[in-house]
Amino acid sequence: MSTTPPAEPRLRVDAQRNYDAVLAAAHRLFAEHGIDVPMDEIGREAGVGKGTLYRHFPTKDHLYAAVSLERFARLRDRADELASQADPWDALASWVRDFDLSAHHYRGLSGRVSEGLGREDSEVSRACLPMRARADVLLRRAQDSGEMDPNIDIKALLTLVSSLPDSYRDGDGSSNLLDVVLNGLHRAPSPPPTHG
Amino acid sequence: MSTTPPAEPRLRVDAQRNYDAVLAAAHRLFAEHGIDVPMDEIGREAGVGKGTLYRHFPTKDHLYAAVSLERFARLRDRADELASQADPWDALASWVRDFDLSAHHYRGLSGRVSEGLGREDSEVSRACLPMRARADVLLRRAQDSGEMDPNIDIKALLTLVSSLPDSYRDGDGSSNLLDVVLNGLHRAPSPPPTHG
DNA sequence: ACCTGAACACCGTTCAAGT
DNA sequence: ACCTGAACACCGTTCAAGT
Repeated sequence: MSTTPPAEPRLRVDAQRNYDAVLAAAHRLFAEHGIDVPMDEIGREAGVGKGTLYRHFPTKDHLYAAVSLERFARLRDRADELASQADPWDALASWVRDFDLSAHHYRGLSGRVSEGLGREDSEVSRACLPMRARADVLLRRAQDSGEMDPNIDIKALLTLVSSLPDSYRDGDGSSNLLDVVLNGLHRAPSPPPTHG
Repeated sequence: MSTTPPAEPRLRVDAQRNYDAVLAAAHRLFAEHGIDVPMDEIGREAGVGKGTLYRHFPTKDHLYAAVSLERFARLRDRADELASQADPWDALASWVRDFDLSAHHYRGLSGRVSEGLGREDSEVSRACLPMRARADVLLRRAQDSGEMDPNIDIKALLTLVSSLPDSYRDGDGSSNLLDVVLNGLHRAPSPPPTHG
């Protein structure tokens, strides 16, 4: 369950140290100032030059994807856990709440996630993939149970939730507007067939 | 029902002509390329220098608000019309659909509207105000009827709807995701009181 | 193989100089 | 009173030169 970078060819020790320093700096600055902090500052905070910064993260989107990887991995595992929960709708709803919290972890991030999901070739889309596949299982199970709107697919669901505004969150970070969305997806369970 | 600029002190003829040219150019370029076209290009298309451009629209947000004014005025009138419709929920839902269509009129615009609503002192907020007051009437009527979630106010409603992603729209421009939101706000009408 | 920092491109905004 | 365009600030990204 290590959450360090991709498996890729191993990096030289100094390169690995720089990679880690940049990622840590990004986490720190994103947490404090939101994701709009300039790349410049991230490089400075990490103590590396621009060349190094862009060697490891060729674009700011790469950095967004990188700081999301751990969270997405946790959500992937969480989906697997919830897959064995009795009530399919409750399982999905729980997961969606977790995803919403996670997507808004840094101010401004969820908008990028939403936008990234729109481009299948984006870094964020790639980073989402394993999580998305597991969440899809939860989604289909909820739809098969009849308790969930059948007209929405996993990509639309993730896009919708991550497009919710950063405002309208309680102290604990949960969104009031998310309740509207979840309620809108919920369906009254149909009674079991009784014709035989 | 004229929809030309604010009432403000009258402009010199050449100034008025430039104002109109900039606004028309903005409409044209926003329609074709979305709202991210550079101010530069808008000025060039309008045939005015940067000084003129920024004299009339001190900030790009001013331009966003200005190109939205007519649409907001129409939505204000539409709310007044719908206020006399029999079913309070249907009236509100109709208006919200119109608002959604309007907010997404130019690619990228609705995100700015959503963001602008978050700052009460923004140009967009100011431009919205009359429309927002009339829509509030529809909202409260729907809530009083019991057919609508009582936990959402007009600002939250507008923010939520305008935060919906630009994607997931049919040919006619209507959003599939909006249906989820509307459904989430809807409540089964409570039966009329029958105790006396 | 990896690093640094100067340089470039782009875009919103300002301002000195004109009429 | 209003206009123009050069100049500035900011930020993402590239690249020549170093080790």
